[in-house]
Amino acid sequence: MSENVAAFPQAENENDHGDDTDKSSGSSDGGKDVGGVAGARLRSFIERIERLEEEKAALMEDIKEVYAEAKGTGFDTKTMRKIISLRKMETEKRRESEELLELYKSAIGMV
Amino acid sequence: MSENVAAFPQAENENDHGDDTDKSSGSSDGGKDVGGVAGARLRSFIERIERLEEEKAALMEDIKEVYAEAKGTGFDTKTMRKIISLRKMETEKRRESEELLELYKSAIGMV
Amino acid sequence: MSENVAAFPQAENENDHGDDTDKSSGSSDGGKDVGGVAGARLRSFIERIERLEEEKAALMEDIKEVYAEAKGTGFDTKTMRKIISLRKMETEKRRESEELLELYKSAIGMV
Amino acid sequence: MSENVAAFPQAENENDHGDDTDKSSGSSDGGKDVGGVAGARLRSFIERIERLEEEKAALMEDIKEVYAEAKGTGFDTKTMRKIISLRKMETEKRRESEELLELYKSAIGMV
DNA sequence: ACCGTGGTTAGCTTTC
DNA sequence: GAAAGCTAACCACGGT
Repeated sequence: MSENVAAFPQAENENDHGDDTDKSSGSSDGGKDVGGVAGARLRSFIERIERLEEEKAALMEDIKEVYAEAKGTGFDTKTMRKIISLRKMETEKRRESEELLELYKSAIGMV
Repeated sequence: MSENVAAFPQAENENDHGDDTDKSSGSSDGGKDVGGVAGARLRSFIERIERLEEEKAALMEDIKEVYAEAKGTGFDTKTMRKIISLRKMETEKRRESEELLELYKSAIGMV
Repeated sequence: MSENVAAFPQAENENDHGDDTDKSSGSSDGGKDVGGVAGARLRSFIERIERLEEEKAALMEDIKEVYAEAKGTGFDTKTMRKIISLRKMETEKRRESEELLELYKSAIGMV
Repeated sequence: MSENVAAFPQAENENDHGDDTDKSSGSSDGGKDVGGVAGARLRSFIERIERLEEEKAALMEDIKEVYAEAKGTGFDTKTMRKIISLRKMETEKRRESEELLELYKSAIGMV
């Protein structure tokens, strides 16, 4: 019990009046709320997440398709990626990194 | 036929070590179609991608929020992630097994 | 065409009296010597590969440890990675890529 | 310099304009220790990593050779790869399941 | 002989 | 500060 992992909600209350555990409508399992309301909620959360991840995967697929189309038109996708990444990058931070890199390079004589 | 998109679309080639003395710094449209139709197309592709990536980022945000909500309800997100990962693994493994089966079938002529 | 994948070298081995070179009782996938000696050979190849991949994984672990040690000494690992990657890169190729990138950038007006 | 990136271990130095091109051997800590002890250590780390990566590359080469040999014997490498991947997946999944079980156990106080 | 595809690896982010 | 998951780049292979 070194780390409290708290898999299920009912554990978080410090007011642990222990008799609230088995309220689940005559559940035959006697105790764990297996299949009970917490289980239902958990399932719901998980399904929501899985649904969102599917959408994300679809979007990634779309992106890949755009790249493919661009490539089919004759563009170089590697360069495109580089451009997009550059546009995302803050200039300041980039410059700093480059300075640091120079420093290191001179440190090892790789001028 | 000679409707070759020119300028950009042949970029993929990385050898061609020609030391391109033709500096495009002059930004004359003479040869490169800089800012011309290929440039416009490229820009369009890039903007489409950036738009999709924004949507993706939004989705990722949503996912984070669901986790946060679940956590607020008392669930342990680490466990949730593991469950989701296992479920995904099951799906993947099943899919791969089916592919393997197909492979075997074709191997023995059961096509 | 040519759906013939030929998973096994000599499939026509009708003499399939399980000559039990196969000792693996616990094997999950058909560890059976279906097809005669070919199964044994296949298993041998696969085990050799798995062994090599273990070694590779160990090596990757070692590399991670060196990075960790360097970090513990105060170096910035991200920069180190960059240096290593630069050293691997042929200068010529890198310069060319940069030129191409410049070209693209000017193409979309991102000067 | 929003984030202190900790360019060099000996950090204590606040004078940061390393204008002094001090390459002299008896560098008296006045500047960056360029080429000094930190540089030497960095170089050592980098060389160790590069050595390990060479070994790794050799191992990858070996793996390729085994695949080639198997192919020469008549096996279908694609199938082999899939089998190996499935076997790895099994191992991973089993490990993860066990972790999940531990998680659950601690969650219900079965520590 | 080239292109497209998929699988692999490394780097980055985020979490604990 | 360490660990893991996610993402993107790389590379090798098979197909056309």
